[in-house]
Amino acid sequence: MGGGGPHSVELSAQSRRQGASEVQSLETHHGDRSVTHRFLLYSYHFLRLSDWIATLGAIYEGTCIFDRNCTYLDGKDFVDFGSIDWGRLLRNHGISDSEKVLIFFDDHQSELKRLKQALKAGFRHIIFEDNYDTGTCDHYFLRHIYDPSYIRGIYMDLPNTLDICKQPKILSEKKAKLSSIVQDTGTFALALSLLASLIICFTAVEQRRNSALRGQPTVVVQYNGWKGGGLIAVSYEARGFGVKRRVPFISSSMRGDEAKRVCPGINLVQVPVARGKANLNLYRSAGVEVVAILASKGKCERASIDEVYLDLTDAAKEMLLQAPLDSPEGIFMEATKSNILGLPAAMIYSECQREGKECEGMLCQSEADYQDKLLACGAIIVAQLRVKVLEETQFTCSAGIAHNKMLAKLVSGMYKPAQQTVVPSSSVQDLLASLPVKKMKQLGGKLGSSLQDDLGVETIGDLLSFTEEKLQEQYGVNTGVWKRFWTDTWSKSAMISTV
DNA sequence: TACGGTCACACT
DNA sequence: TAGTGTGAC
Repeated sequence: MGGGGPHSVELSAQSRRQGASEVQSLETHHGDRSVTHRFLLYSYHFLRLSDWIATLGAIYEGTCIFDRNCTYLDGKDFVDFGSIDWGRLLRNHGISDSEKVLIFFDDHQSELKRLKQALKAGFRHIIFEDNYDTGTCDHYFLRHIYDPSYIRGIYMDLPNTLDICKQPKILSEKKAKLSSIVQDTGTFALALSLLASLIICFTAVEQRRNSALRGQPTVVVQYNGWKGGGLIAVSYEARGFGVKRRVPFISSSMRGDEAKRVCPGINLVQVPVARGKANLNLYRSAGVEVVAILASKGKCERASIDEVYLDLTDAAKEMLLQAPLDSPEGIFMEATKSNILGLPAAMIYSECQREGKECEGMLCQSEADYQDKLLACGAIIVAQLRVKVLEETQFTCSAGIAHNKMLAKLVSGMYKPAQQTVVPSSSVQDLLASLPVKKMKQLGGKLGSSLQDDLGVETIGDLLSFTEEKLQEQYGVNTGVWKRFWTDTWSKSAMISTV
């Protein structure tokens, strides 16, 4: 199964229904017009795609005709864009000239990868859409972190960050705080950290143990006796059918029986039991296998049963010394698939089109911020490690690559499965400014809710309007939480333990 | 019978 | 110290 965006698979069942109703209404709307075009749909984002179709219809009034004759590659019929036999599919739709097809990507995948695949298939008209506000979670190519014109000086930009402040009365305090934080995060090179996160390791472990489960929708359950047992892990294949541990608006999690109803072909695997309790040692030792591989490149810190931080500072510096990254040959292919937070995707395609260059040629430039060159090296090393992990353990993993653990952790799951995401220094401000407080580690629970309810804080940007002293005044001097929030996570999150 | 068990950490 | 609350997975 190919990769989808973090939301796409979860939304599949619901979005298909809603997409269908959108399609229906569009057909009705345009029903009295002659059909002149055909849309070939490749998407598991029907919600967004239908929005787009509706928008196109509005923009190109009278020329956008929606055709019932669609091929949906979704759910159990999912085929990744790059694996589709487009020639045959186009012919099935009576389309002979792929250059007259408009491709619309809204799938959270690497534009570089998609661009290559689309060009190879003969497509020449491509739109890349993103799913986030500009300047927050758009991703751009590896090449841009080598290009000084894309490296916005994080210190020079500092005054602009005041725009995100909603409490002007403490601007100066905020500026001082933000300054220290940004400088800490932006200059923290000694411990270039990254976090690699094993994805749904429980099901992956079971799928490795039992080859019949590979590629099949699989869940790990416990307490099989009541309603099929509680789900403790869901494979990506199963998520494609709408199986999920948490059911929105219902406090209890989905159980085995419900999973079977949603996905009749699903495999339920009982978690190992020892002395009447779930025994997770099997999954712990799987993590140990991965850590053993990662440890070849730097110090490891186990963060949980399926997460580990890896300090790649020394390895990245060594790589930079040996290979100055001034030619594309050294770029490891997997690394070129990195999702890099930063510029809007649209700029990339237009530039690529204008320059007519080979994609690989865009990956390297000699002038770049040293810190981000280190990050780029980190991205390459991580990509190599992920490939090695896959080869040696059969596990896929996602990773975040950033200048500290907090940022690495934050983005490690932003694109998955089996993807990695890089946070250039220039993207830190925008990322944090718009980040909902509850997404921040330690603020996911009651404290985060209090911040929202008591102080009206919605984003980390809002939170930065308050000084540490102010927050202590409101919530007590206690607390390890603030100490960690303002120090450990924000700045020098060096490795605190090793495995 | 009902169903999130478990671990880490900070505070009391 | 043991117990409790919180947060994360």
